[in-house]
Amino acid sequence: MNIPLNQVLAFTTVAKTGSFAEAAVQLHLSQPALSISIKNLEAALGGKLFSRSTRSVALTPEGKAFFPVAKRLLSDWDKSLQDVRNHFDLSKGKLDIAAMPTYATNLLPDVLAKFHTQYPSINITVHDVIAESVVDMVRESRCELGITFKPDSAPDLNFKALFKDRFFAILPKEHPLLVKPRLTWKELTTYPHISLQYPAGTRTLIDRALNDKGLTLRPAFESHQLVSIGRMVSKGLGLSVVPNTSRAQMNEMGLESREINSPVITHELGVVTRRQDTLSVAAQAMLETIFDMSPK
Amino acid sequence: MNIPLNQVLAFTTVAKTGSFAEAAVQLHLSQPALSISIKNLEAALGGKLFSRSTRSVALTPEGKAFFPVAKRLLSDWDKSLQDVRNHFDLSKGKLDIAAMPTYATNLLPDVLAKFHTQYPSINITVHDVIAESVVDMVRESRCELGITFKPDSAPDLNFKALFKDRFFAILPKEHPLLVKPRLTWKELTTYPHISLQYPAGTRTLIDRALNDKGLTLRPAFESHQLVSIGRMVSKGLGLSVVPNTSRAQMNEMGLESREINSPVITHELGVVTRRQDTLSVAAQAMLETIFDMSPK
DNA sequence: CGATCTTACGGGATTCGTAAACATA
DNA sequence: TATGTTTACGAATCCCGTAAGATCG
Repeated sequence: MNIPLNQVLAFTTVAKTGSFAEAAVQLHLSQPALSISIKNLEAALGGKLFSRSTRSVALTPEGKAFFPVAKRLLSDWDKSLQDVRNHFDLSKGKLDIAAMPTYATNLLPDVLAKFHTQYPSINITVHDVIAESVVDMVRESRCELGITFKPDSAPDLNFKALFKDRFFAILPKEHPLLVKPRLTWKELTTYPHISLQYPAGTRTLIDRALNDKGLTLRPAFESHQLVSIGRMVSKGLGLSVVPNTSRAQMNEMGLESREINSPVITHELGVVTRRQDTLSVAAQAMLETIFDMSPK
Repeated sequence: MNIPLNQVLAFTTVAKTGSFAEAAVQLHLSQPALSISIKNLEAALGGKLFSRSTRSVALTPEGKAFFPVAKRLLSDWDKSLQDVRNHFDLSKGKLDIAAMPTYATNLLPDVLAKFHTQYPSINITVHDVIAESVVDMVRESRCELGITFKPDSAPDLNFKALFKDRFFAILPKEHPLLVKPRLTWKELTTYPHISLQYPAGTRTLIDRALNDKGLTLRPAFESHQLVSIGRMVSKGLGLSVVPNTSRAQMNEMGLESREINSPVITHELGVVTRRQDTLSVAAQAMLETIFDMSPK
């Protein structure tokens, strides 16, 4: 009752070649084996597919009707299974990553470059969103990997720590505070401050940490973009505080930077995944690349 | 390298049930057999389709992507093969028949009725065309069966004789010739004649036969339709000559009929098929029905 | 009589089922 | 510990290849 693939393949090959002998060669099969294969197929289908008279092989009307269908079935079959193989060997695929802006801007590009060299056919979509949204997107399965800092409580999520990022002050050239090699938060609060706008994760983090110490930053300017803040600082509008991750970027913009103590505010960056779901091989490979290229 | 059907079926069943045990029951298979089946499939594809932890079975992202594809592949497979079976057991199909008007009008309806009772799902298209066109249509593979009279020479065609049809005169009531039980062609030529228009096969046949005897019919009226000729005769416009096959029809129209001798003109009706092509099972069944219901 | 498909039979590989081992909740 | 999956191994089945047979041009 059940018809195996090779019988249908035998059929199409005989139909294409018009000869059992030739088809047997193409199939790397002996002629008798092919013969019984066709015989069994015809028995299972309930009628003759070929009208054969020792000297010539021709398709019956039913065989002629089945021929294109059979070719399509086999082609679909091969194509679909090859597609799965391609996904497993990373010669094809799609991957969605969410990353908080600091990481997406400063570290992710190199990661993507290395990954793309290794797996050039994986299509990657980066969702550059604020930290909270990263968590949401992973939770809603809109992406497999999310790079952000450790979520407070998320039993449905898995967090793999990457590195600790600490905050640095950035200041325009010839700022009075530059005479000091290290700064304190208290010192910073005495100067005009430029900060990230809510609901950015880092802004929340800093405010909360300072609040614990009885300190408050009163921003003179706010912006969503770290780049804009950098430009504002370089124009002397004030100073700001940014993650170490973006320090190189700030240096390139001609800004001076200083460590900040009391307290040392850090946040732990890592990769968030859904706890119950297994990762696709593409996501696993990306995870590996991310960790390989992580600082420290 | 080659992936058998049952492995994909195993996959979809496990994916549907979410359990190896349950799937094994549905597949009428032992649990271990199913286990290695999946194992082999995963090996052939190059990666895991399920993430299983003895207690729970879940699809991996690749498995999740493959699931609908696999279902479609299997469904297409079954559907296509069932379709072939349906054509073989005559529970589905299409058949084109060409028949010359005399046969199509008078004998074919009963044949179709019987055939349809036996095989109600076979879609039949009747091409009611003149004899020469019947031959052409069969030759051009526009239909498998053609019912007409024996073609003169057609090495590419096969002719299976059905019965001999002879011609009768039809006359209006109270025609002078009705006093005679039998008529001769010579007698007929003395009265106004209504004949089929060229290129009807029967017209050609009669003209040719009479011409051999030195006789000529000079039609006063001509028509393409036997019915029209019958009506013309009944209105007294003249007499005509029709095949025996349509005699019943003519009697119903209130016409008188007489045999004609010297010469007795007959034509042999039969079924024309392409010599090289094998017939579809539907055509074979129809052929059988046609012969079963043939006169004599 | 020659080319080609079909039948017959022995050997090998695949797949199955039973039993035991293994792994989580 | 109990449930459910995996491994191990003997057995049956299916499929293949060689050799002989049948058939049509």
